[in-house]
Amino acid sequence: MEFDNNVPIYLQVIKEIKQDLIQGNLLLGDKMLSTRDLALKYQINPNTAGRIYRELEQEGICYTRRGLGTFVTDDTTILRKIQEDMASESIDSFFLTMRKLGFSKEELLRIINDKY
Amino acid sequence: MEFDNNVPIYLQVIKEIKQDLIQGNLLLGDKMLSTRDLALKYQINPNTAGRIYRELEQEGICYTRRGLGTFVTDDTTILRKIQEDMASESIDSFFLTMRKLGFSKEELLRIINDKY
Amino acid sequence: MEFDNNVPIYLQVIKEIKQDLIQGNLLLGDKMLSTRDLALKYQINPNTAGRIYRELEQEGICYTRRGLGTFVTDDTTILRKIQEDMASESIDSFFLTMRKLGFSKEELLRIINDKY
Amino acid sequence: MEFDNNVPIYLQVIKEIKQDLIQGNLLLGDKMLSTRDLALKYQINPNTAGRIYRELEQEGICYTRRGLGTFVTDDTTILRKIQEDMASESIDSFFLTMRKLGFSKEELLRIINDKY
DNA sequence: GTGGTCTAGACCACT
DNA sequence: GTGGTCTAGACCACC
Repeated sequence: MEFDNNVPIYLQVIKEIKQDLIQGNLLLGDKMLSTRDLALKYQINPNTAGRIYRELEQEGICYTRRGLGTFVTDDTTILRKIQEDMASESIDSFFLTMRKLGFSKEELLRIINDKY
Repeated sequence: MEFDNNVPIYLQVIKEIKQDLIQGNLLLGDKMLSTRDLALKYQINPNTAGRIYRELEQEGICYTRRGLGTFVTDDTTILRKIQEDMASESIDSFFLTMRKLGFSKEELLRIINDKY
Repeated sequence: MEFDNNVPIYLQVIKEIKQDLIQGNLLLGDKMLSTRDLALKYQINPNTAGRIYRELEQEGICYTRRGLGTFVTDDTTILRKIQEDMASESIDSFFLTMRKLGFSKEELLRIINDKY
Repeated sequence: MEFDNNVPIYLQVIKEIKQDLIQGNLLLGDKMLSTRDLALKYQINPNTAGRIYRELEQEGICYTRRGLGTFVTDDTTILRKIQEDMASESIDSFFLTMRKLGFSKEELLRIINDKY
């Protein structure tokens, strides 16, 4: 994975993991990668991997069992919440930018029809 | 203006200035704010303001006349270039995110119709 | 090192580093001095050292790994490019000056034979 | 005339004027341009033009007569001195750079034969 | 007044 | 320890 040098790596990986959840690559209750393996997968430092799980835990997305590892929460509402948060943030910032760039609704509809 | 703490200030102001260009708040050939005034406007340090102009100059968006100030370039192609760059970046990242979040083309079209 | 007061320090150090590359004091892929050590070596401020690496990075001469340091690029074409750029600039400005000072080709050849 | 943004303008104009002397565009005893006209000729600020004459005066290259203007000195030794100074500086810095870039005497002779 | 450079010192993300 | 950003404040060349 290529990182955007202008955004903290841990935020970029967190986004990636959330998307894995939405896409079903990661299921409720699943055991997650060890911080060590997460570090290997993304070629990042183990400390950074640790931070990622710490942040996800704080958002209620995962929890840690001593000696067992880190697991995705069982909370069935969390998926929907993540998706809504990410989608609305993505949509809002997209709309804001495109509006500032002077794109009309028709142009946007056309672009999506053409490119998506 | 409020800054997103996760993105360097100078990049956020650069984006803002580019949008001012697109929106016509800043015209080709215009004298831009002095670095000191730019610093005042965005409540940033004059050095940071200087860096902003340095980066914009390097992108060919403005040029500097010693002792006179910084001016928007006269290059008429630059506007289009900026707009295309910013739009395609915005569109690409939006599409990527929405696809990963599982949105279909129809859903996107509906969202834009409803909310934009 | 002694700096020419009429030329920005960062440009003089950049020139020095490029020459180190040409002379093989610095090899492709090498880890470069940390900004702090570069600052010590040239008795300059760490910020100035940072700027030097930023400019070199932009010229494609080095790249940065977060938390690891700055490294000379692996691009094998860069050496030749740097050498050609520096040489042609040096030659052009030399020829221009000497011509304006009234030196003929024969005089230049004799000077080089005698002094180089 | 195009200025190198990294060197003070007044130094660049001084060099130009010295070369005019060497080339005979400006003769011993000649009345020089008024600061105002010098400013016009080089598209610089009158204050900068004033500084240029001040520096040249300090080097003994010209002198000022109140109400009459600025004149090239009559000192016949000055021409030779200027030429030698500029030539030796140009040669020294050229040799230094080319040596650092790894050019041999033969390569230099060939380049001069080809290009000068 | 204008931007450019430089120093000093701080905080931060990442290794 | 690594570079990146930011602030604060200074000096300079040029207008």
